Amino acid sequence: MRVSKEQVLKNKTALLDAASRLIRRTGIEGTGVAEVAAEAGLTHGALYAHFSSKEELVAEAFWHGFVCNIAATRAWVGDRKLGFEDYLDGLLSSDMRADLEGGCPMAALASEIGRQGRGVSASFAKAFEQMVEMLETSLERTMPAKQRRRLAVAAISAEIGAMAISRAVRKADAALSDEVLQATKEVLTTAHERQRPTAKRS
Amino acid sequence: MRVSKEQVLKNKTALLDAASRLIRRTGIEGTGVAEVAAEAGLTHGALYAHFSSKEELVAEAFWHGFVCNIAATRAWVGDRKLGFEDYLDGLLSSDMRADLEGGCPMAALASEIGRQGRGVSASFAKAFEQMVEMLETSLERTMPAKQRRRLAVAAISAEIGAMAISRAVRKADAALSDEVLQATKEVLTTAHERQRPTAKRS
DNA sequence: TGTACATCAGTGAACGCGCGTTCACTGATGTAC
DNA sequence: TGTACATCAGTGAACGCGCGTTCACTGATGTAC
Repeated sequence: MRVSKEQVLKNKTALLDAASRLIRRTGIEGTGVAEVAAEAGLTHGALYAHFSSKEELVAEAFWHGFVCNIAATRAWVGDRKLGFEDYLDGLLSSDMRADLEGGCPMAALASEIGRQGRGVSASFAKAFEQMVEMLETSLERTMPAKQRRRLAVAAISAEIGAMAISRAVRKADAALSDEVLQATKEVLTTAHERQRPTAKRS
Repeated sequence: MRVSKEQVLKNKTALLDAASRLIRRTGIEGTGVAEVAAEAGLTHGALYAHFSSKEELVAEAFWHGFVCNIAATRAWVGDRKLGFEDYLDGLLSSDMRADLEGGCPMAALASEIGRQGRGVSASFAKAFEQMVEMLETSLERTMPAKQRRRLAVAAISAEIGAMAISRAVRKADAALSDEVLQATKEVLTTAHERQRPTAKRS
């Protein structure tokens, strides 16, 4: 039966929330449309009133999950002035690793995105750029812009790789899983110190 | 009909080759057993004479692909004494990015492995350790062992992340795709220089 | 070396199953008067 | 404000399809004598 305009919006958001969480947990191909609809309290047929296909749902859900994630991060940061190392600590924490469903969609899906269409690729690129920009704000203004950009791009890339690997090896080798996060944090910190104007360049 | 022992081995190898390449190209869930068998010149039924299930095939194929990759890398290195930067250039090149099917299985599958069983996770951990050890040999002996290990772990993690991201954004933003590889290379080089004993630690 | 027979890798039809998608239908909502 | 009707989000059965897996059968290989 027909539902109120308000309810339509609520249902669409519920579908995007469910899809976003499920594809992070079980992957794009491992998530079915019926599962998504059920999680949102609807039947699978209703999904096609909001999205023309699974592909469209996935593209929108990926972006939705990313926006929610950024918003949550901004809320967590609040009014504090966080430094580069503070961001690294947050992004590379074991809490983040444990939260596959709610954590960074880029880390959860990185290697699957290359096989998707241009739309999903564009969402990923936009999400990546936003994360880079956020991290750049934590870098000292005394550092040349080019170096700030370079360090931020490399750090976000490294974070995504380290998180994916930390999760991949965890079932077999918990110590290695921790080591990957720790080593990445330390090496990025070293690179940061090296690029700070207080440290002389050779 | 029955085939010679020699042919049995050839067929099993062909199945592993096909599976290894296909899962890198289309993902674990995106690859069907019939497709793998056909690529190896067999019918799907024959596959079950070699592997008890798709899961077993995937675990063995992942390891097989990795071993082939390491062997190819060693052959490429040959007798040369390569430095850390030489390895980075090779691992983070656009040639590597283009060769999804034949390139590093860890970069192609990183975020999917966390959803697999303990067997695949163990294969991944072992493969990761081997790559780390290979990279460690390129680092100066004058650098403390602990720092060599840390840098190698972070560098392989970063490489895998950068390669996955470079592929993920490529369809939408080729320039960003290149930038990710370049920035990762440069920042890791900086971290390396910083940790060399010739550079004073603060 | 030659013969008889057991072995088993490979074939291809068939299985149940869950997938994404479609569609006739329902009935509360929103709208026109 | 009240009534009549068009709209359309949601339902659930049904669709074709490809999946992983099984199995009776085939026939060349390997082995026992």
